[in-house]
Amino acid sequence: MMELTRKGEYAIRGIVYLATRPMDKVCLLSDIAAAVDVPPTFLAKIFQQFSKIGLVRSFRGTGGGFVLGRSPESITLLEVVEAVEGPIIPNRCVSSPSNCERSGLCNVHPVWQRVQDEVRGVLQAVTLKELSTQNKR
Amino acid sequence: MMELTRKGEYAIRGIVYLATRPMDKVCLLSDIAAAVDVPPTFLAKIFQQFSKIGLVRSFRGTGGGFVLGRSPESITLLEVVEAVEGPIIPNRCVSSPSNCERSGLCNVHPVWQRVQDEVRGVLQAVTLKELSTQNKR
DNA sequence: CATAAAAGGATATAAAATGTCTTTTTAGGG
DNA sequence: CCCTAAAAAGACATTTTATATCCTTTTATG
Repeated sequence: MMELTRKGEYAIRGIVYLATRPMDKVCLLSDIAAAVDVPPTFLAKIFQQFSKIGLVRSFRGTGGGFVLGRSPESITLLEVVEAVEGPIIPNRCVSSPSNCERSGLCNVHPVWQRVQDEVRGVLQAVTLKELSTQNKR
Repeated sequence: MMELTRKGEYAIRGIVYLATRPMDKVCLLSDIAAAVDVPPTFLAKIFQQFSKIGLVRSFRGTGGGFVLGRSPESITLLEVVEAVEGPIIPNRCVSSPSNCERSGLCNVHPVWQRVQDEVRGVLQAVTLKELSTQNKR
């Protein structure tokens, strides 16, 4: 349970790599894919999703590729994960009240709400800046 | 991402219901299933898992059924969820260091560790006692 | 207009989730 | 000792989700 999919894992790898590159340098998808060891066609889909919401900017044609859409310190891990995995929903009943017929009498409901809040909190506190700079030791 | 499966949802419903019953009263699986609106055959599998680790006790034959294996206040939501969903692993790399080839250089690793800790913390803090007593207003 | 590269759409395969069915084991009661 | 009740165990079926791949289209550059 609670497991990040490959897609999410690849998404993070890809955009973190992009964050390590100078923002004025356009990167080929194929180069990114090779660098982070992800199937290029799969990463393409992921970056298309990023592009739609502005996490990255794309350029077509010769000399095209991708750059980060915003500064690394302004992009949170939460945004990245939710961009490809959808919203973080530990239980259906948390997504909308109507989904939880028993919401009135259900004591479990607030627990999942708390789980959701905690997870989002942790992921929101981390930015691409921190993830892309080697700050261990 | 991060979504509890039906199995987990059913597991909680079933055992919470059992916790509302007097501990000396043996409950039929079919009755529990009907009460919490879960396919009986599916719930059977779930309760078999519970039984193996002692969360519930089972009795076969005439007059058989299930009772809670321990007191409601000693069983946490975490135990229930992990009993049927397996350990809470937000990312493969958290389960064992060897799974994360990049663990040395990977800044994301500690974040998933934190997510895991937070989620486990929330679920561990909740017992069947609290879940089975109507304490809202 | 030829080429490079991303975007979009359709399709394929594998794995996991969600059940169901049948048979076996265990226990109780007459 | 049989008959019945109930859980345990195992095999199977279906649906959904994950994990890609391939082909065509659009867009930009030289």
